[in-house]
Amino acid sequence: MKNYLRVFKALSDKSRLRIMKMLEVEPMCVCEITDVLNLAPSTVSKHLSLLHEAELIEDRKEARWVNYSLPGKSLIPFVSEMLKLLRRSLNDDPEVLADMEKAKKVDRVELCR
Amino acid sequence: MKNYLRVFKALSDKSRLRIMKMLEVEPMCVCEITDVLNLAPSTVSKHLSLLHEAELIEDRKEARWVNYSLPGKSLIPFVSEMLKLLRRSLNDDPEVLADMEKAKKVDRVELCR
DNA sequence: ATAATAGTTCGTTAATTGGCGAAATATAAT
DNA sequence: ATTATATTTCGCCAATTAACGAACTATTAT
Repeated sequence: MKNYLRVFKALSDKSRLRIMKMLEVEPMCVCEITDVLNLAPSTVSKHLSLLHEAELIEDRKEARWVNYSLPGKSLIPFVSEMLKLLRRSLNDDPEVLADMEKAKKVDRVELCR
Repeated sequence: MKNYLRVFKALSDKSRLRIMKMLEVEPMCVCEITDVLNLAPSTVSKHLSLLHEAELIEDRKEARWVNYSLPGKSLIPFVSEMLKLLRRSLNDDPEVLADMEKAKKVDRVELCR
């Protein structure tokens, strides 16, 4: 039960839903997500850790950044189903579309200097 | 986006998840659900209204009770998918199983006297 | 008509949560 | 080695939320 609640809670916040949809475009670091959402880095970091605890995203240190991404294959069936459902959802939401566009263009090297 | 958040928020509470699984057994009135969850009627009523706003349940006045039930067929694809996923989930959770057992046995006429 | 009953609404309180900035950490560049 | 940078952790504040009981509504039974 606890695990299910973790997943639902993780997904019941606007910023976190936006992150999930952004990551469909490509893996992103905290500063890129911060730029798209226009929130403080500490806030974004917290959101990411909640999504991570629910096993909805993976993180991977690369060079000087931490890349967050959707799990290749999720181990937990429920999470895996939820990820599939999410992928099919919100695809015509204007805000999500704008985020996805911005996510495509954002450049971490330029951004983080 | 707002509708999606409503659904996720509705499902990110333990009592409400328990209600959703209980209703798989059979339609139930507020006093029956109150009995199973051991909460105040006003609290249960609030939970039901949140689930209803998310279109995750239906209500129907019958005799002196209001029967709450899972929607026969949901109009909104996302909600419909979520209901299907829920039905496949939590089926070996001890608390959920106990609730379902209790839901089967509860008798509103005896209960509400 | 009156009383009883099922359910809802409202106001209050305690707990949880989202946001921030400051400080800490860890890694990479010089 | 030292500095710079990306991210996380912590403490605080404001907003949201779950819970309750009391008061209200609507319906049913007497």
